[in-house]
Amino acid sequence: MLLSKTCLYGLRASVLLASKAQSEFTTIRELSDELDISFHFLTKVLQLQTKAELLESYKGPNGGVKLARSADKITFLDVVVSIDGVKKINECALGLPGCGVMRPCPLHDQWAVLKERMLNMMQAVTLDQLAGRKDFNKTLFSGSDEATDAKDFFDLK
Amino acid sequence: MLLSKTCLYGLRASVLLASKAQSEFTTIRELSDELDISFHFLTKVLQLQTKAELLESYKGPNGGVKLARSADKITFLDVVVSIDGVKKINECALGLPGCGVMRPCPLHDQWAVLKERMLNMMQAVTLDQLAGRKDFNKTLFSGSDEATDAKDFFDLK
DNA sequence: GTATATTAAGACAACATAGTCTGATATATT
DNA sequence: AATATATCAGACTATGTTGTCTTAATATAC
Repeated sequence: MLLSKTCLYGLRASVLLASKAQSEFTTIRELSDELDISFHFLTKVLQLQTKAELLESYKGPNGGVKLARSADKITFLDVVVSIDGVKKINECALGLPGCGVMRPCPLHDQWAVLKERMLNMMQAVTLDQLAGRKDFNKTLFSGSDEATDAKDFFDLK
Repeated sequence: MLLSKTCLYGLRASVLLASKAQSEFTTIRELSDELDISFHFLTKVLQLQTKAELLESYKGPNGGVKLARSADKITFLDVVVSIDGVKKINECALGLPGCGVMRPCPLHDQWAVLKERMLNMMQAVTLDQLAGRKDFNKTLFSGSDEATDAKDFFDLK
């Protein structure tokens, strides 16, 4: 898996927050209920984002969390990095410690191109774009378990 | 990380095997010594590849493992699938169970394009190509720990 | 100020992945 | 046949990730 589960939780919560008014705090309990994620675990995830200054938090009644800046200024990549860190994305495809520009592994060049594309995508996509997609909520909260079909990907030609 | 550690071990062992004569068996001990991987663990990894018929094994003196077919007929993807399975590669970027063609998540389309590129790359690269790269051994066996530089990837423009 | 609502912090448990070890099985050599 | 050399199989341990729970800290409302 490219992203950790923890990271996905953070992403989903962020997108959900982006669909709400930025002026008000939303309780983590509300988020965890809507997303069906353990409250306590989500709390820890969101703390990471708060430390990274993507979220703002407030204790006490009417408290909760909200986006620290407007949703069009927070990218997919921002969230990923705040939770999984930079290293995970930036690893050698073969996991070789010595791999780098000076001493590239056999996949280095092709991998670098892919990584850049991936990062470009992650950097180009903002939370408000994700939240704006009408079909998102349907998917997000669907109980269905329609499996992705391996054939879609392996029948490449 | 995109690939499991287990998978990387299998890849590295496979590439190493591809650089040896296909007519002879190589002991797992020899491979584990050269790659600096635990012998017993590598044994289990290679068993997966043997079951997937990528490798052939032989017990007893002069036994060991070897590629089941010529190195230009085994792809990177073959090895990955034999160890990590199909599912890992084929997951939704947001980890949503309902995501699929019928009910795509907001990243589905962009993600699908990337995945296809990644799979194309993995399918296009064969073990003999990887083994043929002169600089591979240098990297593979280097004790150096030259870190990949995050700036290379995050200074996108 | 006391009660209530909320996040923060950290200990702990459950599960998955990675790694170790021991014995069984197959083959070759003598 | 006996012995040495291999992989195969499965139990066991260690580590890391994910998930749960309890307590502390902080803010509001009355």
